[in-house]
Amino acid sequence: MSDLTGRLRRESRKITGPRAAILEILHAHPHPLTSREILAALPKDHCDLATVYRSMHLLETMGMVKRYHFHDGAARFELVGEGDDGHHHHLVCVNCSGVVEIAECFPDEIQKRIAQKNGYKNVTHKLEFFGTCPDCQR
Amino acid sequence: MSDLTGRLRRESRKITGPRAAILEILHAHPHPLTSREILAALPKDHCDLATVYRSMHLLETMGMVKRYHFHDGAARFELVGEGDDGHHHHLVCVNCSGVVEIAECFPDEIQKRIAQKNGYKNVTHKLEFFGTCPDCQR
DNA sequence: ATCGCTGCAAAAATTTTGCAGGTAA
DNA sequence: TTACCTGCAAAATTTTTGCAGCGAT
Repeated sequence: MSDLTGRLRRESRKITGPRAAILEILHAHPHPLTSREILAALPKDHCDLATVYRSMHLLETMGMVKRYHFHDGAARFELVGEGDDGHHHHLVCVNCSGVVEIAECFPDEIQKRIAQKNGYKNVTHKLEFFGTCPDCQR
Repeated sequence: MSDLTGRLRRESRKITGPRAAILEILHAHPHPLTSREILAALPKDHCDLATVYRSMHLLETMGMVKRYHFHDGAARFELVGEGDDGHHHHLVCVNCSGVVEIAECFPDEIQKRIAQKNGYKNVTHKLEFFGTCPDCQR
């Protein structure tokens, strides 16, 4: 946690009550959360929803969180470890929305080929898997 | 186009003016479009935005369109050819939002391994590439 | 003649913004 | 002290829904 607040301080941003609480929630949940879920997880709703949105923008700009879009429209945010680029993928249950983090990634040589063939630079990808989890199969 | 209206008829849905127009727009545009873009492309705004949304829901349920989420939050829709499952991916320019359709796909053997390792069934994936297109590189 | 579809308007849900006051550094 | 932050309220977006009337089959 202290490295998180350190990253804020380094950019001369302030460690306020709401911000520390939001970072704790994100740290405690290893899965992407919507702004509303973050608000709900906050102790006694002690922060405005607008503040959650503003915090997510700041943290995203600083590279401290990543934004994901699963099958519904809502944006979800997940903490990025320091020194990590945060690039990984998820396996999401279409029934209960349970999430498993996935180690596998799209093969780099194929991505390079795609970039080259189309003349695109700085190519990245977003990849998410969907299916029915063990608990939802009966 | 006639196969499209045929698919509607087979499910005893009606071929109305707005629906035919929407299908023509989707047919004319080989890229995913937002509901608002579809409305804008419609001749003399001759259909309500709510109707576009309702049509997209119907067509999605029937498997005639696929829904995509690129880097912004907006949902985009693309026509699925008959007999085709519509599964493919895109390479999107982060600057001008230009889109190229991609033939490559995530390797099936890796996906099978992911499904098996986690006990998930009916696993699919969503995969999109992002980068800077040739025109936007200077 | 049905039943489905449409426009319009209102509502719901998500995200952004303005402003005046409060607080970390 | 001085930026930066926050809550509150209002607005902007995107999407959904109710309802009465219209229209395809």
